[in-house]
Amino acid sequence: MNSKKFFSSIGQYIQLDQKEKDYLNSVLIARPFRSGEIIVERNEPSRFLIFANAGYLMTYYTDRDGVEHVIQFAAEGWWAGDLYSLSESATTPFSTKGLSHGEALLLPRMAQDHLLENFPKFERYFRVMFHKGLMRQQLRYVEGFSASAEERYLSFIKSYPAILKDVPQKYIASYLGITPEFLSKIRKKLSRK
Amino acid sequence: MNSKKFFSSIGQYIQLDQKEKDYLNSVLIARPFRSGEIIVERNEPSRFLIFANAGYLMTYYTDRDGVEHVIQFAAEGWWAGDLYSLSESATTPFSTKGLSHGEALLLPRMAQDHLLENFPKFERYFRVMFHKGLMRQQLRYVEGFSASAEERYLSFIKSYPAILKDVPQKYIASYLGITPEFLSKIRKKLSRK
DNA sequence: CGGTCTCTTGACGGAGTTCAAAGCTAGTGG
DNA sequence: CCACTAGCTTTGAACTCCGTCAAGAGACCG
Repeated sequence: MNSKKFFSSIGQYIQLDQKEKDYLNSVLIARPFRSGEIIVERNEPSRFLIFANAGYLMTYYTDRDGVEHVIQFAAEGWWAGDLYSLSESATTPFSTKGLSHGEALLLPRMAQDHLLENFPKFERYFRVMFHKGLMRQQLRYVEGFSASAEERYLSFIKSYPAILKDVPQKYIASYLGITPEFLSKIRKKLSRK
Repeated sequence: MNSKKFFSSIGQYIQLDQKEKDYLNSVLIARPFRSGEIIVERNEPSRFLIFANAGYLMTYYTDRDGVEHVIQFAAEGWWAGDLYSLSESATTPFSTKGLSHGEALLLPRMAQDHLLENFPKFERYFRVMFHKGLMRQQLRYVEGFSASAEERYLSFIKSYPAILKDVPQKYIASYLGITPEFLSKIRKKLSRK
């Protein structure tokens, strides 16, 4: 297992020493996946934080009508959006699946607890990550009501050009909160310009 | 200044000793407010975390068209939703204002830094708060696209009955992502049942 | 009481959905 | 390496939820 990307991602926020890296290497689980493969299914025990070590992942919510709503994409070097393994909740309401061939690194719940108890810098790491994530999510929420679908799509293109190329449009539509049909119409309109 | 509610709110997640309480008492700033009074304005330096010690607060975003979108209400014993003072960002995009007579407690940015440096349990405290907040915000986001305005209103009534009674409807509409007019029509329809 | 802000009501318009069908692409097996 | 198929994307027509605008009714505060 190559955890280089994992360490460098965490290293952006805290300095890891060798002991911590050794510990992480001893608990991380490599989980290869293929496109469409479900890694964690909703209502299952929430046992892992999921890191995209190679390829693309998405975390999504399935509503009463069976429609999938994308919470977050995860490209190489990002955490997936399902955070329930760090809560008291026994199960997660979200599913996480592969959008390409790739490899996830799974950080088991027990290892999360161990990290937070024994390496206090991980409290800081997750505090900063969740803080950033929450601020981002607040703005995304407001954008969902104050900007039109077309504006949100343009904003998405700017922010995530890589994902745009590698992810089916229907999931981008889902991320933006619109139907695939309407995204197609937006794209047609934009291409005429 | 009576910081009893403040300590008991934090005490739900971490145990405070006297030294920490003394420090907090020495840095917290009492800030009385009246209904409609702005406590922090958008684009101002983000200098405080804001705790509602008495009364109601709301944190909101003002879009290009001047429309206010409520990010979060804060009743007695809650933090307001503006978290920018904990980031590198110099200013905040959100405003926070009073919805009643009341008193806010302001925790200055320097004190936040001091707490995190010298009392590591505050790393844990904020980690847990942001984690919960982020999970809540993720679900709220999905609900915004998968549920109708009427369903969201019913869900709001269940979750926040106290706020419902004390806050003008136009702000509840804003929180739900709809216009005051449409909320009024929803309420009329529901009352006929 | 008078004025201002909030809530209600109704007519109309538009952004986005739904449904159905056809074209396109990519992964799979022979 | 080609052919098949399943899923993805596009297109169009009808529809719906919610917004906009405007006007009136109520509520609160000095």
